[in-house]
Amino acid sequence: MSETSDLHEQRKAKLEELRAAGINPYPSRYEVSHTIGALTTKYANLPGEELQHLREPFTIAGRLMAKRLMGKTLFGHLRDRTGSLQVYARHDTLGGDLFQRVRRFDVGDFLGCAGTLFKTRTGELTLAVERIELLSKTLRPLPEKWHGLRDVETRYRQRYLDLLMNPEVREVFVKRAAIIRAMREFMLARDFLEVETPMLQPIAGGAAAKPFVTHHNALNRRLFLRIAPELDLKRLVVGGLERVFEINRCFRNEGLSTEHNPEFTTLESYMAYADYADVMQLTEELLCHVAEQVLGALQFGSQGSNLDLTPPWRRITFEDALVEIGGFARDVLRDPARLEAAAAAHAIVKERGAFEAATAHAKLLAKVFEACVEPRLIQPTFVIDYPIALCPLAKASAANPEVAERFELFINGRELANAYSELNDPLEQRRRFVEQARQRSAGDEEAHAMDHDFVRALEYGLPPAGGLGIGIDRLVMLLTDSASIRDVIFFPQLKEEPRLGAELRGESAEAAWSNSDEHPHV
RNA sequence: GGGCCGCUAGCUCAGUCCGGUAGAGCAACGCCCUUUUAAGGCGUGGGUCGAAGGUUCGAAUCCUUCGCGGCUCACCA
Repeated sequence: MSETSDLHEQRKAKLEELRAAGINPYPSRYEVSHTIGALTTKYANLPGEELQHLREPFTIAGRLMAKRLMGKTLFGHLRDRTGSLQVYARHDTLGGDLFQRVRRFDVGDFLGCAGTLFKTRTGELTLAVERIELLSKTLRPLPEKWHGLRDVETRYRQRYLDLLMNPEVREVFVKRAAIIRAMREFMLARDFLEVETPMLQPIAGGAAAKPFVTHHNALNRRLFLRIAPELDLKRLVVGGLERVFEINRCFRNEGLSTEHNPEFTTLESYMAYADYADVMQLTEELLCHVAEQVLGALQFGSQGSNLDLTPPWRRITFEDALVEIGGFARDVLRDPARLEAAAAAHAIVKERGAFEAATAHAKLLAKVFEACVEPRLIQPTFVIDYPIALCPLAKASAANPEVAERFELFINGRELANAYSELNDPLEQRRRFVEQARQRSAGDEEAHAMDHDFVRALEYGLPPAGGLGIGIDRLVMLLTDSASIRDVIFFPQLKEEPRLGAELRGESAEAAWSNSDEHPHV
């Protein structure tokens, strides 16, 4: 063995040894007879004597996660996607050469093992290895077996190690998949059609947000990554797809935080002949279905709160919430000057920009709401009837044209869903777009962009419809008790890792930074 | 962008207040050990202390700037 202490070099030397012995360290396939989970569920409870009568051969494959060399025997644990099983190799069974090779396998290597089952003195189901093969040689050591991988930065940058070493991380993502599956099943059962609409849009509409910009070479056209699928989904409803939903990504070119990732996943749905009250019903039923499927309960803890999703959920108007929960007097809320003073007392400042008086007032109300009401909405609460100026795509209430038929759902102090009765009056929609365009040209980068085709589509007729958007990442955070959105997204967006290329090439950091193939985009 | 905290061996961490030869456990390497399981025993190697400057006889430690990350405030749905 080489004398070097560099673990990476040591393993490369082992790799060469194997090749020199005529062994392919990266073979193509391995025939597996059982998953480890199948073996343990079937045989872990059988007494040892009965295991000895089993004549069928057991063949398993997995990653070596622990290795205990004991004289002329070796114990290890092999892990596959379904579980982990102890394997036991003996010098007298395998023969000298093979045993020598086996004892030099590293934790992390993928192995295929065939043999018989037995139980050790401590009663652990174990595979007595008769044949063993290397399936993939690792060149880097895994993080430590006992403490695992703790460094948060490494966990996010090298999620594969996080998944490998921290079982609870795997659980979160398994649960994420279960949540999405439950949502999909629920929507399909309600006769919604699952659709996919473009990620690349010529006009980034459907929400108030800054988009990512890109360019299509062949079309020589500027395109945006979508900030919402809303307008395309409503076009589909115009086209007669009366119930549609999409589970997919949105992109917003804004700040990052524990609740914001530049790309995030939403469920968005549209239901013809329904209004926002129907959608509230739908939302309640959907989230209860998900909680029951995934957690098996409507009560659960998350981030220190005990939450109860048992319907019906509280419904409160935007203004009542500001009065009852925010503690503001109703006449203060309705008077722009007094509201501004009250907001200033909470260190809330009015947004800059040339807004119409009603819009400026509504925007300030929204900020006050966010600061003084939102964090206090712990149990599921539908906040309804938002100022119309905040909702350029929502239908005004028949009873009160000042407010939109809109709700947002809050659980544990976070916005989880947003929905409204869709505005389907094309002329009114055009007026709203014109006002947004005016704000846009006055400097509001997040005002909605005019979308002439969308108005044209409405002119062909959109049935009354209730739309819904649910932030799936935040829902997953809620149901997995995660503090940060980065814990529920496999590869959260981070700054470029310094010196990575240098490490892999053995170059200096300076050389890495100046090496142009590191940055093909510049 | 502001504030606070972190960055030391492959991993997990001491050492920083109060400057004086860079440590431990796991992992690795060698030897012993044929039912172990954080196996055990004996031995060995392993570090640009995130980077660059500065102060000092002397810096992981003090100062400055920068990088990356976390939390938080601001901004932002």
